[in-house]
Amino acid sequence: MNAKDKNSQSTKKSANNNLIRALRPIKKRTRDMEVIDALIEMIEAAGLQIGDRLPTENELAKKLNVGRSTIREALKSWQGMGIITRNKGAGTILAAEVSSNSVYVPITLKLEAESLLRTHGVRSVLEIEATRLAAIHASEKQRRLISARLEILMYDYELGDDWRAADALFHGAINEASGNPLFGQMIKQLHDVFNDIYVEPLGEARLGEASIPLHRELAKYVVEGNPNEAVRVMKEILEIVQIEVKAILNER
Amino acid sequence: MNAKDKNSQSTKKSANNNLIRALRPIKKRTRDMEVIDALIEMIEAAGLQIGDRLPTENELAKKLNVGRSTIREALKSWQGMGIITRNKGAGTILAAEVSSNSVYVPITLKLEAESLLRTHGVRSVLEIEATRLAAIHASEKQRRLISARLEILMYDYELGDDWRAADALFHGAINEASGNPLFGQMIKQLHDVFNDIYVEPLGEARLGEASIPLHRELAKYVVEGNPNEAVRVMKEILEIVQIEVKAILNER
DNA sequence: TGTTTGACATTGTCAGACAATGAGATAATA
DNA sequence: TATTATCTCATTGTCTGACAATGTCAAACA
Repeated sequence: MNAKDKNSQSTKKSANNNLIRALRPIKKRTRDMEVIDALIEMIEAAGLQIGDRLPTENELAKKLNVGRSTIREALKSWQGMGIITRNKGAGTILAAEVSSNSVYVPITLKLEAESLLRTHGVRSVLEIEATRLAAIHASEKQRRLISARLEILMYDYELGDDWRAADALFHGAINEASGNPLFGQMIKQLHDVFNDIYVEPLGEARLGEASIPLHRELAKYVVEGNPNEAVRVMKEILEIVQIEVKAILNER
Repeated sequence: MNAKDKNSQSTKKSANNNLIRALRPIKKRTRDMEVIDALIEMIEAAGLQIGDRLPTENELAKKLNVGRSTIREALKSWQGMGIITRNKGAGTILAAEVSSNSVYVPITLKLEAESLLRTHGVRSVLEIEATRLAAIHASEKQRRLISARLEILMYDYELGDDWRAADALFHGAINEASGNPLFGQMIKQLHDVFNDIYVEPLGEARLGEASIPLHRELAKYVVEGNPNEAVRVMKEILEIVQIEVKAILNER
């Protein structure tokens, strides 16, 4: 192939690309997609909130004039996306905010050997950034919430109680104060994954206990609005957890 | 309540917590969860890859001794998670890697102007860290791959072709070189979301075109093993994209 | 050799039945 | 009265069988 050929070919390819680019993928509409759309519309119209109950399968089937199995399949896919939870005998409960401009993104992670350290690595990055943003952007109200949650955490900790729930709430408050809810969502999911992997084989997990006293300092800097110091302390906390994980991995 | 009462109560609570903590949540096993487990086992045993076809619903139902609707519901939830795609008349195709240590993380985004910046914000953090790690840890082979991918990208760019695929491959090589596959996975997913949100309302998206020339510099520093400079350039690139997004949002 | 057609396999939808379970009402008991 | 046991009923879970809709592939055809 000489230079001229190559050139003409690529301009042709380029023109073709411009045509192709103007096309949108055609949406294939199956029955249960329409059901989903109808459900979204219904939920918006009725103003259903998280925790509210949806109509029963039979009601929906009758109202939308489709078979019950179609409704079930649509709901099943929502369940797979974590939008609803269903309980035999009880009903179907809304578990996430639904609106016509919501997008549900299933993210698939593969956890291999060393997965604990890897999830922790990714989570660290997100949590450090969230901390930085929180120290900069937190509103007055959010700062007060962080302080309050810190007190609960320290109370549980000093009493020797299980402080993990309080810890989750404390960090949740910080992540929320970052102003970007995605950080909180992803960190929470990674945290859950981390705990699933960790707790399953080892039973109890009070990982990072040694880092709890540092939390007072962390809260202080976030509330003061000192991002650099807040990040420094957060890194220390994460470092402690990482060292503990490594120690446990070596043990085995 | 006096101090003594409080104390006795909390020690009791504490002892109770120790008992409670020994308990694990009982896994509620429904029929289709077992189907899912069986499917995972089957896929692992058969070594099915992405793009391979799964057995038909009838075969599965017969083999696992459950009704076809049960199989369908299990598959439906997998479909909701993006693990399989199903085509009427054609069959069911594996669309994501499946193994017993895969984790599925559903994330909910609101499709607003803000969400574009939010996904970009989270992605930036991950991509910067991945770049830093890549500059430190990349193997000789990975450095060569990064260089090669850069050349393809620049070739497409200078020719005026659609460089987006090449861009994705280039960044993919960097993320892979980070040594933590989770970074690559999450970045790719966020990238897809970003594009989905972005492309839908606006049609064509050649976001970040102005940043392509910088990629040569980025590759240079990563290959040289200079993390600080690599991060600096990566931040510049991400900044350019962010500014473009903001400009477009303001336009409307 | 390339194209059209049609049989077939596969997923999509429906209807009806019964099982399993949770919640709330009701009755029994201290 | 307060608590506990029991019952009923609504709701989701599963199964069966049927037909519709559609992609695949091979055979027939030009």
